[in-house]
Amino acid sequence: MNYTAFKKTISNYAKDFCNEDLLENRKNIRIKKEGTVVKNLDKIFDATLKISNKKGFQAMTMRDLSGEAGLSMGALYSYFACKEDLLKMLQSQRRSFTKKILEEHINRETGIADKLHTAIRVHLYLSEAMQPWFYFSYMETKNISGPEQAKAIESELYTEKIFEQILNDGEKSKVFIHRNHKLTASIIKAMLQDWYLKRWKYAKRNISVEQYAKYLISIVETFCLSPEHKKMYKTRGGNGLH
Amino acid sequence: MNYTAFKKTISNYAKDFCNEDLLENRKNIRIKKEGTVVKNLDKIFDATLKISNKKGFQAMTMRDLSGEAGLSMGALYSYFACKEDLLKMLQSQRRSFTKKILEEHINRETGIADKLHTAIRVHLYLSEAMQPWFYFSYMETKNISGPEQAKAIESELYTEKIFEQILNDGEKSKVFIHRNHKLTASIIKAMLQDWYLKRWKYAKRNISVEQYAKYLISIVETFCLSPEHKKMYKTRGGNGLH
DNA sequence: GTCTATACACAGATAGAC
DNA sequence: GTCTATCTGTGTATAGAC
Repeated sequence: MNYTAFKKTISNYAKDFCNEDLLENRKNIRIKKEGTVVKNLDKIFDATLKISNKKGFQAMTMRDLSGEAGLSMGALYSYFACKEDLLKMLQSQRRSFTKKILEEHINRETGIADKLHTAIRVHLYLSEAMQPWFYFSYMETKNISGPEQAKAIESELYTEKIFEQILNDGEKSKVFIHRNHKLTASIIKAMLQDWYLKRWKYAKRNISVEQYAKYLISIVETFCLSPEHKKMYKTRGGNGLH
Repeated sequence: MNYTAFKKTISNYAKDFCNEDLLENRKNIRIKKEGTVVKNLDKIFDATLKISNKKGFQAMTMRDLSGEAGLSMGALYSYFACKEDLLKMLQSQRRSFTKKILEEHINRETGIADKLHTAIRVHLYLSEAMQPWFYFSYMETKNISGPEQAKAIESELYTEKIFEQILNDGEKSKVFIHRNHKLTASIIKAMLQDWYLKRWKYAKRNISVEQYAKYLISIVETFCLSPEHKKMYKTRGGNGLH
């Protein structure tokens, strides 16, 4: 699947998801009309990401946010009780959306090498489609109070576990050779993160998500694939070397 | 060279360097006695890193810093004019130190594969020895005003250039195969950064810098080394696979 | 050189009119 | 539902005694 197709499928998905997620946080919101809530929360979240990614969440003032979102300070405070709650809502919404998409795509695959490809590709595509949030989440959740930080760490380890699992399964079925899979998984994660953390750099060099995905997959396969499977891919021209 | 040996050499080096660097920033400091300046700036910098890495530089108040450094607010302000200047001083001191050490070690090597090893190893060792600063620098310099941000980006691209250059030279002398070296270099950088950004994770798993270095080198060599050189290393047992 | 006490600006948050 | 006006706490930075 290429990136354009991927983006189309998730933007349809996003609408349903948004309403569903709202019901959970509804208790904290004073506004009655659902349409208004969805529309304005969206503006608020976008503005938050835009400003925070420039100068940090802590440095963003409510006046900044008010200006960027096009709502008065008073209006803002009818959507959340305090600045910290704004962050919690934003995080919980995006986090569960991300998790859902990722799992669905991986579970759809059956072959072990395909699972690896898809995990890498979908993670990159997701972080491309939601780059501001991925960046924000990485940079900001570290400085946050106890329970929120725990969730950030859990989320970091969760994706890693997925890769570790795939690599372990692959070794059993002789698709991958023996390596330190835990370490490999964490390095894959680091390479995935670089895509959204250094977006400016790759943009300047005209590297597309597809190219980056292909390159990562080739690195990982060169390192992990068993010799027999390397040959198979080569004859199929499938592992995207160069 | 192992990490313990490395650390010993740089801690000797650091003393001379500190005095040398102070002369540049001396004009902004009201204190006369050099010994006092060195001693207190050290306390201030350490405290800054400690607090900032917990809750962010922006969120660190001067009262926090005063408490942690063991100096009153009044005393602090005789070492710098404002909070932003504190950050500039810290950055300039550590940045030039890092650069010097890195270059010296790489230039000492002559073989192209050795240059690659050393570049990876020394970068990791440096970021291990100065982990709080590397972490801080990554997380904080993005949110800073114009000229400081430019320096951060320059610094990011500088290390990358080193790796790109080594890979290019290596291809010419047939040590490395043809790849997208610019992209490989930026991925190496990402893997190096993961070491100091996720220090907690590797510590919990009892992965040492040496192990991590060995693993990175094996990934890069598996991907880049020409088939003939791979064999050479294997018979020498030198590329640390597994 | 280092301290305490204080000025002053600006942040987050609310009240109440429309 | 959204606005303007305002309260109150806290942050940076300085003045001046010791």
